[in-house]
Amino acid sequence: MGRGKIEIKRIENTTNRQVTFSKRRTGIVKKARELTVLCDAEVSLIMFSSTGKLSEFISPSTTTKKIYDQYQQVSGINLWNSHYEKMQESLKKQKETNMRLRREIRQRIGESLDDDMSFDELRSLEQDLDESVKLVRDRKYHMIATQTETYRKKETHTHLVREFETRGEDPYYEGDYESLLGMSSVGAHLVSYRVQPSQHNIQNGEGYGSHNLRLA
Amino acid sequence: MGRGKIEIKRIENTTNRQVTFSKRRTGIVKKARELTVLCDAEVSLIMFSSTGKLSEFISPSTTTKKIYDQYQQVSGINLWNSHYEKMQESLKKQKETNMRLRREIRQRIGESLDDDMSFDELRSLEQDLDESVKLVRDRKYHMIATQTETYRKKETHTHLVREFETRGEDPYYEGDYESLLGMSSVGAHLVSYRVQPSQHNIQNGEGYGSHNLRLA
DNA sequence: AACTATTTATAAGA
DNA sequence: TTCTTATAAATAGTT
Repeated sequence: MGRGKIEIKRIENTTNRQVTFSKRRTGIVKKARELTVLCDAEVSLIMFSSTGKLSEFISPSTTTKKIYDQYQQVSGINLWNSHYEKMQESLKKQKETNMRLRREIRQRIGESLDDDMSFDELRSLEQDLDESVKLVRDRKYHMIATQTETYRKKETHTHLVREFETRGEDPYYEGDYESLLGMSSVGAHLVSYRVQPSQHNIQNGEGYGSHNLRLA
Repeated sequence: MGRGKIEIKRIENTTNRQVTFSKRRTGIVKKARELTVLCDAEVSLIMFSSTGKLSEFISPSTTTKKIYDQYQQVSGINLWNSHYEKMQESLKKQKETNMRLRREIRQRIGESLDDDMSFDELRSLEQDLDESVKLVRDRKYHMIATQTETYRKKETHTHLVREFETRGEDPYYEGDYESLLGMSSVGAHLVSYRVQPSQHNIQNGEGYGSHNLRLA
């Protein structure tokens, strides 16, 4: 198809190779477009030259993405599975973990105790909570103590102490908080008002590299 | 290129159209392969006939997926973003929620109280926990009561009661559990041994239609 | 699926 | 790159 017949093998001369690429690229794109128009077909043609230059033809009636979606569906080859499946799996795990965490919180709040909690689990949870209250209480007193030492003369301290006295908290604390604050024993029980519970937001090709596939 | 020249427009005769598709498909695939070999290029050619039949050619030196990855990279067009981004966003949200839940549990356990918890938050948490202990305790007694009524003569009941008596729990319960069980007041304080703190599974899941693009 | 007259693509050269 | 043109290759219509 030219002044002389050529063998189909790599053109070693770089310049010649590039010129041939350019000429033949034009030719194949023309063929792709003709195929699209004449035969009402959808064609995606993507070419990278040896220098990395990208050229493409896509039938006007479709998009590269659509062609790929169809390709995957018809061929059964899932190009993105590795990525996709890993993400999906990861997402699933996170959701499961979240459900477990939510359930634990619900139980720690005192909800959903009816469902699937054994007597032993209940008892264990109760002890856990008792221990936790103590820790929180200790921390609270520690905070008061620290505030007292550091800011003995500041408003903040006065405010905290006043708030503390007003509420008359602390039925169970056994530490040396009294000595620190110099308060008399309060003894009153927990005022039973409760703030809002925490928010739990919670090709026909006869060659190498080509094949055909037919729809079922 | 044939017995007569034809206009490039859709071939209306179905049989003729399919025959032409078949002939030209062979031709274009041959062109694609020649381009690959002669010019050391990478080519992906995907065709769907009007009847949905898929044909493809892919340069032997590459794969369809590789071509697409290159295509996306060079063109900047991200074929999967819509899918992908949504998943990534969703995953991020789940992880954030996860962290919030874990933090809440840590606080409810009495850990991480030092970090960013104000006095008011501590006090509120303490009240929350006090309330929760009561709920859990109530539930425990309710379970004992129910077990007692329903299985008064069964081993289970005996077992539970024995366990209960042995441990001498229940310093604060104010319900009518005594009348139900007919037990004398125990009064002893909480035995301060603690089972392994609950397992908080911490796991980090964790021409028209054609164009050219040149690498920068 | 084969044949073949004719059109089309393109190799080499400018 | 683009144009020219001799020639190879593709293919439309026919069998």
